[in-house]
This record gives sequence, C-alpha cells and structure tokens, in this order.
Amino acid sequence: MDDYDLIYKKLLKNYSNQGWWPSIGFDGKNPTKTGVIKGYHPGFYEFPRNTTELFEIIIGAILTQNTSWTSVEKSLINLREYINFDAQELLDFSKNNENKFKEAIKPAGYYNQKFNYLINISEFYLSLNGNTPSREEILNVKGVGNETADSILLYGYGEKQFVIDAYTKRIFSYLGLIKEKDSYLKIKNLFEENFNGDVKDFQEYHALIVEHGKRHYSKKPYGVNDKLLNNFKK
DNA sequence: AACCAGGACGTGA
DNA sequence: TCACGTCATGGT
Repeated sequence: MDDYDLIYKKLLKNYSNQGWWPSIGFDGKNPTKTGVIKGYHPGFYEFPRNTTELFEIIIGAILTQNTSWTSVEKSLINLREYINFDAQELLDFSKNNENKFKEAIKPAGYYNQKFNYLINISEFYLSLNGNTPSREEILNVKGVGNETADSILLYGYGEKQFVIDAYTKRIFSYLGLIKEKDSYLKIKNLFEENFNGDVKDFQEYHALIVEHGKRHYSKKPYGVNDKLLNNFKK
C-alpha cells in the first residue's frame, strides 16, 4: 500500500463515511449505519436512485463551483419551490421567470453565469436521452470544467473518476506528494494510478479530502496544524 | 477588513 | 500552455 491508500484509510478511520453527494430531497428512509444528516447519506451508496436525484446532483455540481455547500443548499431549496429537479421544467421556468430563477440561486453567487450554465447543462442533459455522457462530452458544455465533470460522473453516474479540488492540491502539495502547479489531469492521473479503490472509495476519498481540508487547509498557513497526516510529509 | 468558499471562462502573452 | 482578471453572495 502506498501513501494514497494509507492516507485514505487514515481519513476514513478518522472522519468516517461522508455520505456524498448530499441531496435536499433525501428522505432518510433508507437503512444506513450512521444515519442521515442534512441530506447526507453515509453508508448508502445506491444514490442517486432516479433521474430526479441525478439531475439534482448535476445542477448542484454547477451551483457549488467556488461556493460553500450551505449556500448551494439554500439555492436548491429556493429552486425547489418553483420546479422539480427536471431538466425540461428547469428550461421552461428559466424562459418564463428569469428574474425569479436568478433570485432563487443568488445565495450560491455568480448567479448570472450560473443561470446560463444551468440552462446549458439542462439542454445537454435532455439531448442525452437518458444515456451516460462521456467525460469529453460533458466538458464541451460551457460551464462544466474538469472538477464539475468528474463530480457529475463520479457521484451522478457512478463512474470511477477521481475528483481533484483546491483542497486536494493544498493538502497533497503540502505533504510533498505533488507540486503546487501540477495540472488537474496530472494530479487526477496520479490518484487513479496509485489509489486502489472502487467507486464508493473514490466517492469517499474526495469527500474526506474536503472535510479534512476545511479543518486544516482553509486558513493560512495551510496544514501547519494537520497532525493527522503529518507523518506522510516528505 | 480581508480572505475564503467542494471553479470556469476569456484574454493576452 | 499559462498567468491573470472576472464573476457575486455569504460566512468568518
């Protein structure tokens, strides 16, 4: 086992299952060992269970770009007042009620951009006719970059795509396992080549990295109080 | 008051 | 390819 496996084990043992991707519509009636917390579903990996939950993940992935999840949650709850999480309903609502739509997603920030991005991804989603898109195809949607594409594929479609985010770069460059300015794809490939895990492990790993990042890599100087992973530092 | 938040895009070198 | 500015609200 190399560092990537050992760090995962360490994080999982310390923080337990994260229950990503969260859903405001998650009813909590599914059996889990650790219960359901505010839309999270730790230990339940049969998510999403239908196209509504899938589409909620997709629009949530757009809304959470450079934005905290609590803000996204407010936006999703606001939106849900007007529409079901359905691509056609979203498109219809966006055409007839642009103002209300933007007001609803305002908490997530960048509401003009994200308004257009949500329309783009909705039109793309409808064009799929229920098929799973390739990574390249999703990346062609304006508003979907590397991280959003991988998030949708990993959490929405259950594909083994490792998600790299700002915390991943901070933590693993602090530990000396990657370089500060390594590209997204280089880091992604590094994880996918060195980490031995299945889809649910990929899902947990990224979520655990975010959790750990929030605790020790949000305030500068990053990582100085990271006792958990300190012994992995090169 | 400054900085960060589960980034992406357009631009100019 | 890559560094930099822009997009925007909300929390600390």
